Amino acid sequence: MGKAEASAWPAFLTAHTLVVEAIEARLAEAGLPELAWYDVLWALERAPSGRLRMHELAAATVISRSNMTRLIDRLEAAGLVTRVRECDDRRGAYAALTPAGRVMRRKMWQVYGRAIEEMFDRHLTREESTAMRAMLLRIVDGARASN
Amino acid sequence: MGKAEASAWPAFLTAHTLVVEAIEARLAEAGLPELAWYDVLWALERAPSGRLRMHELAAATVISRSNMTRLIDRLEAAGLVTRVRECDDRRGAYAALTPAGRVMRRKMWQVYGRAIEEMFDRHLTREESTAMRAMLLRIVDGARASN
DNA sequence: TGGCAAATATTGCAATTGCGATGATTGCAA
DNA sequence: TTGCAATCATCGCAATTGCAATATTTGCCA
Repeated sequence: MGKAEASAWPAFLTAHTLVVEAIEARLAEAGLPELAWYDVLWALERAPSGRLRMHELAAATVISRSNMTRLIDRLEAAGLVTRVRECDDRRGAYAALTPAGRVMRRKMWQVYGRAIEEMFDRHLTREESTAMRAMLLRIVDGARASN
Repeated sequence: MGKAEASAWPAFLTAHTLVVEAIEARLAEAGLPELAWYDVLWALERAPSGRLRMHELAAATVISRSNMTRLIDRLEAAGLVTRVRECDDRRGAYAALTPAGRVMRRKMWQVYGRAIEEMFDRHLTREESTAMRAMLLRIVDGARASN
């Protein structure tokens, strides 16, 4: 037997910090922007129209709305995204991917994808990967359900 | 069959954000400090002497040194920790737990521990928990090895 | 021994974040 | 229709972070 209690939580926290830091370091040393930019670019690229309302983007990326406003400010200043106010609901605004945004996303993925493989997936068998994904999705669903 | 590629990474990131945000929210609504404070208090409580050098604390908690300096500033201002400069190596300083710090750690655990159970462990069987922990520890070791 | 590189903790500064308003617009319901 | 609550995006401000110095002390080795 031994310890019945061995939560994965502490390891989860540590793994997150270490791997995210390592990924950010790789992006930085390649002269590329931070992870949050990738999330936005990727969310927009997945959107059929290549554009998303600010609050949709916030929901899709798990970033708060006020931070999304300012994140898009920076992405826009970098020419990776455009704000579009032509919109049925005149309160709202779209963020739309530019061609430069698509190029950047691809460049980031070259580094990011490799890093995920080398620092995360590399340590898991295919079955473990599948199992972990299933567990984490349950946790995500639970968290979303309890708001 | 099906998709050979189904990395757990995206779910990992999302689960981390959602669960950590939820835990922080619970701590805040209980009038308790943020998670980082718990990490420091807990690291100190585990230390046999109840005190640790700044850089040990930084390593134990995965917080950068400069941020640790200022985090301890705040903990000290709150009376949960004391800085001790009596030390063989006169460059260094200890952070030492105060009685109030022990009390606070215990109070935080009442909320934090429950939250971990309800938002994380609750969704895993004992076997899954063990398996996930093993996987994550491999990832942690890998990240530490590659510095 | 003397000098020099490494380590320790801290600080300054700019950038980012979190949280609570704010202004504008919409939808609903009386 | 009119009023009112809810929604959308943004902004202000204080707090936190990240990164690159800095000052001090130590250990090494020539």
